[in-house]
Amino acid sequence: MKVRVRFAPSPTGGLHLGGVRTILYNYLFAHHHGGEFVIRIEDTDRNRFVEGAEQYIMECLTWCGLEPDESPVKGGPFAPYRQSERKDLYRQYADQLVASGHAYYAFDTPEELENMRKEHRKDEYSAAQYDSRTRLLMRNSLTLSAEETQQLIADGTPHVIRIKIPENTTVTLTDMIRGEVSFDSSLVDDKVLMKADGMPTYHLAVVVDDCLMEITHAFRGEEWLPSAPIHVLLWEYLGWKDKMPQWVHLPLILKPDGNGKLSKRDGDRLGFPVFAMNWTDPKTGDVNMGFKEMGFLPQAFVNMLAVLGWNDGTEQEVMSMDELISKFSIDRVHKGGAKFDFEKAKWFNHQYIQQTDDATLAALSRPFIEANGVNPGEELLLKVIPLIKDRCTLLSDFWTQGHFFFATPELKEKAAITAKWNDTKVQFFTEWAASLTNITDWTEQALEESFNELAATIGLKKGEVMLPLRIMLVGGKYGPGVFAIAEVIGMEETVKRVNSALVEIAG
RNA sequence: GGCGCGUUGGUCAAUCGGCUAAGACGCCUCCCUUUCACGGAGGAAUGACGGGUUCGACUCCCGUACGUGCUACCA
Repeated sequence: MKVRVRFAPSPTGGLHLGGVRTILYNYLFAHHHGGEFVIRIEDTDRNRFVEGAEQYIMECLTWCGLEPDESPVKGGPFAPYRQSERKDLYRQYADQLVASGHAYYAFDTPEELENMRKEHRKDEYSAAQYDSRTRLLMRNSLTLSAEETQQLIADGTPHVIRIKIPENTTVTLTDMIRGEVSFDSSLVDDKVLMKADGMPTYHLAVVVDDCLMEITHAFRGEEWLPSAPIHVLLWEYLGWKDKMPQWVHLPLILKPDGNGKLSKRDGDRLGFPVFAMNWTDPKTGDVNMGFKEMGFLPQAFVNMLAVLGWNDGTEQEVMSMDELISKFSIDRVHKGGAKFDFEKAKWFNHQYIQQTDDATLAALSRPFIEANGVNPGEELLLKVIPLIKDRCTLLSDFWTQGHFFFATPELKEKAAITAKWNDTKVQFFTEWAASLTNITDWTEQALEESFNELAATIGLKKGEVMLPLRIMLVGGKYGPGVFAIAEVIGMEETVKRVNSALVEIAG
């Protein structure tokens, strides 16, 4: 049987790290087995629907290089791939369940439900849920006569369809990561399958669509494990038990500090992104930073995520997509949740920047450089990149580490010069700047030679004037070799920076 | 509260009964570098706890603790 997996996001906002990792594992698994990976949009909740979220999710997939085989935009043999467009499909299955006695109509108002919960919260069974012990106290087709039920429905009374969970049976399922997991059905409540607005809930929709779309392996976050028995029962009641997918409940990605599931607020609080790409909330206008915009390479981002909760058992951590596909296996996925480590994420990005060729880096880093109002020529950029790439962790570092190649810097660390400044040094720099116009061979080596000679002539140690020169050219105590910098920025600019620094120090 | 799941250095983790417990990130020291990084060489740092089973347990079993998830007409 052909492997078919799906990722089924709700279009409610930014695409979270955990979501991307679930997509990744789906993708790796599908490709490893020569199967198919489909995207299905679970937009059954009208209240939480966010305009633009679906398109955003698809853009994130493209950026990550995790293209699905079937999706709402791409189409496919099981279209449509949006649950809102499949709305009419679900009703018949819900009705089938009612007919077979596995589900029932419920007419309770939100107030009635609230009262029931409040009352039962205090009694001996603290669960306070709509289940075998309380369903007979409520207004539903189990407590109402068939006529009354028909009448209420005919009158258009708002109602839902609930699954009738059996009493005292054990529901067991096999999870590919955790093995056998069992639940006492008495502790599971009669979840709503069809909402009053005619939309199915996740529980019904996921089972129906997974069956209809011939999904063989269902990957999802561990937070779904507690509701898995409902799904297992549904597969059984619908008569599809032999087609039920293998379950794969993935461990959660946790906050780096403290405990708990990583949330978008942790990113804001700790200063790192949790979304793949920038997400702008259309209502509030708030922008949440994405890994892409922070300067991550998609390959690094994906690699980092792949090994957060999975490894191939060797010491290798940096792996290409092809390697990930061939090595991936579910039995090497960890059971426990993993705390997200932004430092490690940056380390991966640094690794990928080092192994990316300069022309590609030029194209990738250009937007981050131009965002600062400069527009370097390609030739210049290509000279700068090899000089600074090994000190760049994020693409944005090509600006922070190389801005002085593109624009005259401010003397931010002037104090480091003035602390040990004297007339001899003034003389040295004045003469050196003047002598530069005579250099015919404008190379790093020639520049250093002339610098050394003059220092010796004037009686200064090279070390005394190296740092001042660096600050004059760079503005601070960092960057590649000073003479290499001078070579790249050219004679005119070098002379200009030394002379204006002299003026600024004197003033 | 109930139920589920989990627990190897600060973090990601290897180990599938023989351990003097890999490796990576981060941290510290030194080297390289008349800057800052990169790089190189070292270093500190680990089996939640208690019982079993076993010649032998980080590995298997039970309990406890802790953590976490769920407990909506949200997914």
